[in-house]
Amino acid sequence: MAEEKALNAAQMKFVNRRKVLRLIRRGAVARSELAKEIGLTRASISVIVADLINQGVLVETGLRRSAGGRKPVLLELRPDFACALGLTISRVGAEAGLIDLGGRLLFRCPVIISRTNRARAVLDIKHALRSVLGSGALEGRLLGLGLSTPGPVDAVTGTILAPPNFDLWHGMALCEKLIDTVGCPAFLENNAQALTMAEKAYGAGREFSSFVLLVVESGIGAGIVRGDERHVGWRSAGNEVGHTSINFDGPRCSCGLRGCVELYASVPAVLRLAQKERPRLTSWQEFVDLAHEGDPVCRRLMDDQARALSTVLVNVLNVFELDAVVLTGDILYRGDMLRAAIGRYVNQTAINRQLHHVPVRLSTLGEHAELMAAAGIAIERFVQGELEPEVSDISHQGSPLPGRPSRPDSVRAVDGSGR
Amino acid sequence: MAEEKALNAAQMKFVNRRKVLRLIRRGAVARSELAKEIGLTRASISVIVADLINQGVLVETGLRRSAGGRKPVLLELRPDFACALGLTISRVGAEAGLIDLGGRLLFRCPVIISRTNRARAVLDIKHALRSVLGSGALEGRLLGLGLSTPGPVDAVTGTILAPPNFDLWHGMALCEKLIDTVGCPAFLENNAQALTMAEKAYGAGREFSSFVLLVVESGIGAGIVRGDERHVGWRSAGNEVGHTSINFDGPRCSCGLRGCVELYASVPAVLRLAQKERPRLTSWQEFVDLAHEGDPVCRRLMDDQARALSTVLVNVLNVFELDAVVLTGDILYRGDMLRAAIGRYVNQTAINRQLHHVPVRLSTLGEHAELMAAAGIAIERFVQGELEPEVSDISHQGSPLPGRPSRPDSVRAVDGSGR
DNA sequence: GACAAATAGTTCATCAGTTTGATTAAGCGT
DNA sequence: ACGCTTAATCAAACTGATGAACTATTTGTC
Repeated sequence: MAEEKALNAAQMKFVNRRKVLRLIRRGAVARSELAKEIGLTRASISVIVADLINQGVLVETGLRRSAGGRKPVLLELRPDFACALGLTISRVGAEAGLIDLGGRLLFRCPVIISRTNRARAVLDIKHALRSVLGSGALEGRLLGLGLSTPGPVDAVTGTILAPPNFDLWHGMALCEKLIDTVGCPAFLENNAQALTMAEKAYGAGREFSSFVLLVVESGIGAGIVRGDERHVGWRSAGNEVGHTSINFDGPRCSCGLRGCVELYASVPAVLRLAQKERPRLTSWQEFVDLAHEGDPVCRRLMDDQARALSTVLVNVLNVFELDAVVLTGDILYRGDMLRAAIGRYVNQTAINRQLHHVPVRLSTLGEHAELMAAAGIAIERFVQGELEPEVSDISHQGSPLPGRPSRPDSVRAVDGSGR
Repeated sequence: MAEEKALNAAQMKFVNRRKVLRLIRRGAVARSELAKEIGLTRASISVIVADLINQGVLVETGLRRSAGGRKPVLLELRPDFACALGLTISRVGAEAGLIDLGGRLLFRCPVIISRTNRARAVLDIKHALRSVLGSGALEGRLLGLGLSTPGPVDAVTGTILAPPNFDLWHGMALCEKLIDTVGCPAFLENNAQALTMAEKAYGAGREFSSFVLLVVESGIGAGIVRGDERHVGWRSAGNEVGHTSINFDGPRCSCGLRGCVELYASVPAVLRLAQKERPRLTSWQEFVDLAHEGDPVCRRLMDDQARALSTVLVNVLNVFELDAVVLTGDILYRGDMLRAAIGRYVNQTAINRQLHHVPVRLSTLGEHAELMAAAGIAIERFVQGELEPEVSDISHQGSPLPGRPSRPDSVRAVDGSGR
């Protein structure tokens, strides 16, 4: 059980390099600021940064105003250094696209996938991916393909497990199937997890170093960021927060528990309750609109939903202590009412009051959140240093040494630092 | 903001040294095994180990059988290298004592503490601690004083916050008050957290690299170990699992939530329910005895309790994914019945079934668990490298060097069993 | 406008800790 | 006794961070 890996000089560099990359991704920073924040000397930072600039990952983008003294040189990721493919599959459709290193959407297209034939569905996906690759939108290196699907997945093997109402895909080793098509590494994560990291990198989670994201739609998913790091559940799958019980005497859930939140607060659950009293209702939008118009039944039901969700959130906050809550999913539609209610409930418990006020925010990723999140998986891997930072858009150069990718010494010789 | 600390050579050594120490604490190991497990070369391990042996922390205690080749030399912590003071305060009493580096109890005494006068109570504690120090049971260095109390504490500042029914101590900066008396660093943690680490080091948690400990007594506390590391909640306080809601429509709890587990499954809660139908009952022991005799009411109530506790456990397991559950607290009395029930419920949910069977165990620390856990806090700090490994100024000045006269068996029997 | 004070970034010798590879030590099986 | 294997150690090489000196640039002051 070798906990984490041990440390040697190489890992040391790796870790420090990653720290630099992650900090810079949060926004333009100068070397001296990096040094202060990370705790290395300016000298060391200079070396690391020089390396990254040589690789083309970073650029100097300007100067910061100074209060007496040389102006700091701002460093940023070079958006066109690389891009990442993304594909998100939901129960109602799919979308493919491309984002650059800065998280900007370069290209997107809806994908129509067979709902009945597995082999066919995979072909549909391959076709879509190829058309994205052929779109000419590619910039720089292709870092990888990020896949997001609902429900539990095994992120380690890239396999979809058994999300309810997603039978066509059960047990499919999706990554494996697509690697040849795209010619780059592929990563699968459940959509809640992917959204969490996207929110952290580009959205409402940017300003918090810890938060929990709640995805409320036909199910309820969640992701947790703590100390600027993701909290990983089983096999890097999402945290099955949707199956947190909030009523141990409640109705049986398919998962074996009783009274899971999903039974009370998912969109279909609430809608079903509403339809008992307002039989004309057909959609979540209508429900929300009615609540805004002051309909007492819808208002009450939304408040109940907020209470149920808050219960789960407080349970999570009790165990972790996080700075914020971010909400996303179908509930974003005129979501401020629900948001406010959850904010009230969450901040009502003594334990949270003792801590601090926990802000509750709505996602700010916008319309293509799921797609950005999917592609973002690959970007995330790169920033975390899990992707080899070097070379090889020219695939298959017959390197007989499968070990560490060797560094291009030619590049090093340029600045004369070779000793 | 600065996530963890950055790395340089010193930190590298620190981290690796800690890894070595922690592994050795789990049981006798040889250098080569350490190298393999930790991922350093044998050479590096040799250097680190030589250092630790010089400091007197480690000893070579024997040889392991080999399958052809030189026999590995087993290394162990030297129990008499140091010891730690412990003081545990509960709502019903207090106890002070001393354990050595191996976790063995060297000395203990009950402490009678004023229940009405804060200043007086502190004096009582100081007196007790002095008497432990004067007992002559001390061996080697005094690493520190570990304090454990119920409920939420601020482990960073060493302050007791506001545990219910513990008013005398609210807001007391206990560590601060005792440092002068004991002349060594003092650490405060809530008892659930302390018990968790003790269980990990010496008890039922030894064989798991991740587990959740549930302390069920007048309240419900918990602690989580993951990847052989503690999971820390707020300000290093415990995780307020007792105030996990398992019924969002349940009765209001003092914490502001509704339907906290404590209201259903703590010892007084269950007892209260039982007394409604069995008015003669006065104690938990009687309740358990009745259940064992087959009393249907007590059986049902115990099953309900198991269900409530399992709900919380499953919620935790969903978010973390842990290898095991350990139970402790008042429920240890003939605890196997409750244990078995919890084991059934926990392993009944689909999500857990997909993962693996989650064993549910009872604490194996024995009668003086709380005291060992308290003192263990200081041992833990030492093993984690948070205590300077240098010589302290305390009485036992002299050689931290090898070859102390007070070591009876320089090399123990051949073929240390180990694992 | 010159100069001092301050801050940013670079250079290079040095240092600490790990690796590499050779060497010694010790045990098993035939 | 021999060959093979594994354990631990030693010395040299290597790596990446440090520290102090140095350059570059900007603000503020007289």
